[in-house]
Amino acid sequence: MKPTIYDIARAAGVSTATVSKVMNNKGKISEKTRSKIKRIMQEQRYEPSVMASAMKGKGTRTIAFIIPDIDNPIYAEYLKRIEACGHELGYTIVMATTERDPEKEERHLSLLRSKVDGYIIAARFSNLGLLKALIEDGVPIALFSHERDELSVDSVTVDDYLGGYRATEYLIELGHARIGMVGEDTISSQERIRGYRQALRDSGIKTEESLIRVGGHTIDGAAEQAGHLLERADRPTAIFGYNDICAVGAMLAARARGIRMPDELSVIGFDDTMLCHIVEPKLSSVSMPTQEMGDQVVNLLIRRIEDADMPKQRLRLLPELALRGSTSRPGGDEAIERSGRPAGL
Amino acid sequence: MKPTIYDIARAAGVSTATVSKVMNNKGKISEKTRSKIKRIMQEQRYEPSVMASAMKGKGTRTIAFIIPDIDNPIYAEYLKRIEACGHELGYTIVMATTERDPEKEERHLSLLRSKVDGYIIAARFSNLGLLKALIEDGVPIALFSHERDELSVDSVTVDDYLGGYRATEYLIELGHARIGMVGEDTISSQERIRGYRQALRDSGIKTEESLIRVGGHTIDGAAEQAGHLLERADRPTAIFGYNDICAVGAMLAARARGIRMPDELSVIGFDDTMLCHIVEPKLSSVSMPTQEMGDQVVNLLIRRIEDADMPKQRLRLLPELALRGSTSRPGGDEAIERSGRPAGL
DNA sequence: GTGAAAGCGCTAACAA
DNA sequence: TTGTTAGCGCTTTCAC
Repeated sequence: MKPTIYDIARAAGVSTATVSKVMNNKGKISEKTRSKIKRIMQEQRYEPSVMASAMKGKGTRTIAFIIPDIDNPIYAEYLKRIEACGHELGYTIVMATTERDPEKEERHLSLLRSKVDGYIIAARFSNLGLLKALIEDGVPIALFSHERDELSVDSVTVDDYLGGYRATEYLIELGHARIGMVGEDTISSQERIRGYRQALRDSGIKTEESLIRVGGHTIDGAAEQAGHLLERADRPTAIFGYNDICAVGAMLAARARGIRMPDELSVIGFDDTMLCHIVEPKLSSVSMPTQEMGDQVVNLLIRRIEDADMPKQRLRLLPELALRGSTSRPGGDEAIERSGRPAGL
Repeated sequence: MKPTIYDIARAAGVSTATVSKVMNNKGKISEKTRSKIKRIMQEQRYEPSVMASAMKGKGTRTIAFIIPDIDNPIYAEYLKRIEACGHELGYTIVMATTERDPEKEERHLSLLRSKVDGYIIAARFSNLGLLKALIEDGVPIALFSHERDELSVDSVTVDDYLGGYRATEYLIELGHARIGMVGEDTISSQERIRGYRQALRDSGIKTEESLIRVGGHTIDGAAEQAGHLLERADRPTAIFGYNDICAVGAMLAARARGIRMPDELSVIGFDDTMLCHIVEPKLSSVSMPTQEMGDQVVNLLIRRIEDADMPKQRLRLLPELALRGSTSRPGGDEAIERSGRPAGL
């Protein structure tokens, strides 16, 4: 059997209180007893029961990370960072996917309610009421990679608007005027599209609504939407994908139609995931500080767990362009290739 | 505050024992009290504390899923399945990555020890002793996607040997005789290489050890290893990658050297992940029943949790070839393209 | 059918 | 510096 605090106490000839104090570095314990107890804990390979201490109000030292799905590699990347950072601080991470299904949102939340100390929520909840109720109950929550203007809640995001703006602006600088957009029906997509619109406007280009296609959240779905754009007689010379999935979908659509990239079509994505490196040509993308975001949200949530009264905050990190071979001037571009524009800029 | 069983009992004018019985559908309770209690639980949005019932020996209804890293999309895919299946059965999944670091293996195991009812382990443990100790302690464990011949433990895997054999055999059938292999230093890689060797032997082709390169577990690492193969004057006409990561690495290496695929080089991977669909040409791969594997391992582990005495078992599922554009006869192949060989075969 | 009471492993006053 | 004790929220005999 797994030893309990009683076994340790008995073996050491002390009370459980003393053992508890040693474990938690609390109170005053003589060096002699302390080391003796520690030794015995080692010997018996004692591990305190998180359950029991959780019941005493110490929390479960577990955080839930809720995402829409894990098919998009960006979520795997986030998960990786959040897990690493959480573990470092002694927290376990449990992941749950909503698959954009309101029932799952609810089931996960309630299933996890007594198992976790707080939630990091990266999935847009269709049922806003659920979120509101939790917040009112004082459950620690941090929104991640998307905000909710109407909610008083901590959040860590990348500035989607700015990312959309800069990606579009860059395409315009290259000389593109007909720029398509393939998006999704999410909050951050709307923001990126807003940035796209503004960049066009600022350059005096009229936004053509039919160049904005909103589809599913799969590569195939994006390919289909991009296909509509590429079938047009006045097809765009560049496409901005809401994320790398959308952008890769656009690339597949172009490839299927024998449209060469970047000469005949420039494509830029968002998220700067591994996908960028394996497609041909390599995909330019808007890059965000994934690691920083993950670390920040974990720290923020843990602080919130420990201090419910801490002032709420929204942290918005700024994205950068990561330029690669999928973007060039319309009609092709050797100049930029030769000038060796740094990839990280 | 969150209501407890006492609040419900008081509101219903019964004892906590009665409430408990209603929750667990135990004992004999009159329909009247039962429905009354249920109604009150609804009203108060009562949710039993997993912690408290876990302390009474009912388990935490949580399963740990341990993987080496999440950079390889196959693990995200597994996680997805395991999460879905686990949730269906009322279990929460916590994920932890070892990053092949013995210290992390140990830390995760002990950090999770009192939080979970059992472990699904997909990461090769460098510290076999840890695993052995857990098994001896009777902790429910299921190995996943790799086996340990020397351990008496449940496992669910794909038949790596067969997969390696069939991939190689297929390349041979296409007419390749110089077939390189890019592997990793893992148990399943060794098995796949063993299959590769046997297939060559069975066709009377002498295995050339220098055609087998074992590198890291990243795309870049694989590209480097493949590079060594491709730099040779007598470079192979086909490369079998231990997994899709390795295969994609090989493709990048080929592309960087201007080697055309599949005409000048055929490449086949293993795992049949999303990567296969976004590279150009699309990557042939060895496909495994991911969903089935995930479902099986979850069910197996849960049965083990509920019945420690259930006979141990190894379940090995068989892989299939998923053929796409990255493989052809040496020198190019229109015949097969035209014959429209089914992709799933 | 229902309830009283003990106890799971731990922590935090409060005593000693 | 160390121990006693009273729970945390739940389940489970065993009485009634």
